[in-house]
Amino acid sequence: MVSHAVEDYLKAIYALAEESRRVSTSALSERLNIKPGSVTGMLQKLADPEQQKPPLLNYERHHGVTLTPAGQRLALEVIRHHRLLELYLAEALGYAWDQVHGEAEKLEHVISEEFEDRISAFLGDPKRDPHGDPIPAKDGAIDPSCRTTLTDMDAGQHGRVARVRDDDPALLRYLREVGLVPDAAVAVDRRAPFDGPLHVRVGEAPAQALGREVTDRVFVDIASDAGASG
Amino acid sequence: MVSHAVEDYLKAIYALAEESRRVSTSALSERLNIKPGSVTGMLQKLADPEQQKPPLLNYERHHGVTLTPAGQRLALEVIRHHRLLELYLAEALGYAWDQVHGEAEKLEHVISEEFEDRISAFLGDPKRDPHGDPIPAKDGAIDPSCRTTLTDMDAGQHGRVARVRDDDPALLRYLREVGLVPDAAVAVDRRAPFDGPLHVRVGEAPAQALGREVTDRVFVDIASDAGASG
DNA sequence: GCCAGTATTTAGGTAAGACTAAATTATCTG
DNA sequence: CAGATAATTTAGTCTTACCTAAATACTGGC
Repeated sequence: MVSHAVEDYLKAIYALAEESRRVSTSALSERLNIKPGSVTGMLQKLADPEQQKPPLLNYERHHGVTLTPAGQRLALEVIRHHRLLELYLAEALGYAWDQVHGEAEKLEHVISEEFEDRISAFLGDPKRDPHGDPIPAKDGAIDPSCRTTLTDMDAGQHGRVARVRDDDPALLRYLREVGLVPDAAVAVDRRAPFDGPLHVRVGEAPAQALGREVTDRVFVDIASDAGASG
Repeated sequence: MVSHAVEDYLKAIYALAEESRRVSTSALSERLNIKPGSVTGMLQKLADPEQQKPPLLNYERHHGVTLTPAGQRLALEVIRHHRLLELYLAEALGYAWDQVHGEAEKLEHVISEEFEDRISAFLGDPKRDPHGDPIPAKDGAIDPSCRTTLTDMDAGQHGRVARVRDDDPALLRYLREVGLVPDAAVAVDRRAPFDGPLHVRVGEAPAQALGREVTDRVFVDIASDAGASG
């Protein structure tokens, strides 16, 4: 039985590993809001076979960490809790989609297997949470997360929103306003020069100019042909 | 913002104060499964105006503790969480009534006001949990808990189950089996001598002999007339 | 291949909240 | 009211998980 703190480390390591090839002490420090020295201590502890049976991390000084199979299993369990909870709060209790993340962050550490199974059954064993992130199955199987962002799209391309970053309530409220929710159709009209805003049509609405803060946080499946949206 | 540990102390003190006039260190130690020396340390801390602003307890060495108004307010908040959760788990997620207590013990410390309000609204702002315990209102108002047990009843008396102890799953399963759930009609046929079992009719069923372990844990509203049960 | 700058680790410290064992204070019995 | 017994408190430790500051190890530019 691992502590809440350890669960947060594992979850953060899993998330960072998805985003970049190396998971560094400083990246973890920044994401968890914990000072680098404290992070080092925890990483050493979780990788030490004397203290953790089995160890949850592979750790090489100065070269970052990876999850062991045991660590990955635990990380996916917590992520499953988190994403099921997000969807449950939205579907069963009417939470707004910018509110579910914070509540799920607390609940994910305390719910039982019983609770997990019951809300999963209630929701019909769903595959995605309200932000489009895939929900791992009980055995740890998980669909790959989409990595392409709106920023990566070229003028003329279209596609569908796959998922959006879930950790900033203000951004989520804005995304809802402009219609950038999972499965929404998007098409890029043009890309302003010098890394300027992207002109994007969402669904049937007229094009909108979106800054990089936004387009970096919206992941899309790009359609293979280059036709018009709709 | 008080810790989970403090919330557990306040809840236990509230419960013990309802059951007996004095709340002793050893009673708390037993209920919380924490050694007496540790309990003393926590009580001193929670009663110390230097460390707690405002203090949550009145504490006199060797003479037990009482809750201050601030302590009582916090205790009732946690109890409201607990009892709303118990009912929600039973009603919305189909939990058996012997399972809800354990899950609620964990969730009660982490849910937000938002969550509390939403499940309360979902349930229609209920007044009692699945075991018959009263649910405090948001402002702390709470119906008095019934104190009379089946053990207190004399042969010939009848009444209705008001509430039952909620902390022993095995007992709860047994109570459900024999029909001793809140609002069930009960009538005492006879009382065996030497503190022997009580012969009780539940609803329309034939009389059953119940030992003290059971009758002490079932609270009843005794009907004022001495007629037959309905 | 050296040096500056950054990333990382080490070392020492704090706060909560628990424990054990020893000392002390209440309470009960005769 | 004295001695026995039970309840309570004190004192000193431990663990977890965080912190700060200082020391050290990597990395990129020349």
